Amino acid sequence: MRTLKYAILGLINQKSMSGYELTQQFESALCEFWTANHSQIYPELKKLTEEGAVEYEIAISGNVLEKKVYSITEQGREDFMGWLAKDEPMEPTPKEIFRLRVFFSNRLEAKKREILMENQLLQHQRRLRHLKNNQTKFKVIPDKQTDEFSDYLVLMGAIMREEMMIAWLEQCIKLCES
Amino acid sequence: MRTLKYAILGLINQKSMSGYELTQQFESALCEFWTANHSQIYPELKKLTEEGAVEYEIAISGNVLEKKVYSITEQGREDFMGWLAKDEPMEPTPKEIFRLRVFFSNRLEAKKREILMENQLLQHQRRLRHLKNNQTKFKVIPDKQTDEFSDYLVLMGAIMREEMMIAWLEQCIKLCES
DNA sequence: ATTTGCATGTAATCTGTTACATGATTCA
DNA sequence: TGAATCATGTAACAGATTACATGCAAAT
Repeated sequence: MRTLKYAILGLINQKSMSGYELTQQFESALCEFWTANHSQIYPELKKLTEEGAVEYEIAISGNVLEKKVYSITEQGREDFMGWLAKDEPMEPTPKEIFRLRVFFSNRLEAKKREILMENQLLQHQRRLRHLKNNQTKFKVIPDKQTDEFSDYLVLMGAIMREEMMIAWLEQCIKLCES
Repeated sequence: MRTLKYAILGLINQKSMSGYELTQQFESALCEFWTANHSQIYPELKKLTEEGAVEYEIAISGNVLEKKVYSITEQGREDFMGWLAKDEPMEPTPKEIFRLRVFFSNRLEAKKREILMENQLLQHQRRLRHLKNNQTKFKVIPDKQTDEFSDYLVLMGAIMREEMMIAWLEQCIKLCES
């Protein structure tokens, strides 16, 4: 499905950048819904260059250190926009190991089962605090056409997801205790 | 991480079954949080047999058709229980193509953006109805120690996830329209 | 000087999907 | 007798992770 390709094209479409910067974007902006290591990104950039979807210029940091600054080509932009507009059927539910554990958790003694859930609850509470803190950076809701507005939408989505996980876990714990 | 291994062991631990039956279980019981095709299951069963985690007996359906009915070994059960009790750090957020699309959606014209979200909303509403219908099969909440209780917990989780997605999408659409 | 961060790549392995391949059984 | 389902496998490919590998730049 080449999702990595389109994630990269989308980022480079926002702003020309190097493989290193892309890696950082995956760790920050996209981390709530996509991941990729540099070991996946560099080969993909090579491939995209060969396909003519991106091109690069060499920039020098300091005296000799070279970096490749990639920008999207007209062809690449068309390809990306085609992907973006095409409305796909819903993806299969994403895999979640923790839900698998819960599915088998009746085989654990009650106390261990509770620990499993309480531990997960704590982690999601911490994450929610972190996300809500990020949200305070938005003083107002940005203009709809901007990258910041989309950013705001996905952050809102991440917050709602964490709130849902917390509500579910609390309900699970309550039912296991009663 | 061998998650497929433990998903299979967990199912066989509930009840001895064939590769074909396992495939069906993945499509029904586990479909809300894990997927696997038969082309992944059969080789894994072979590997688990070699590792001594499962063993099988040949059963005959009809006159000649052979099926391998797998059961878990003592070693396999210990391995599985170890995996189940070990509390792991939270997994990285699962990948979701749709959220990636939303992240880039400000590049679409307003109408197409709305179509993207409305279409997804419809699909999640349909899925929610389906899950709620499944929930009606539980007349009462099953006993905590049973497989049915865990089943109930993950179904509840799936419902809450769909409700969250619907609430998020409605909010996104509202913000895009205003 | 040493550590942290910038910067780019490859190799080996693991995990997962799609397609290929075969044949028996059951029900309409 | 034909279609749907039962039943088991392999092969090729795609996608992703972990480890290996190197070297410059900036800050302490």
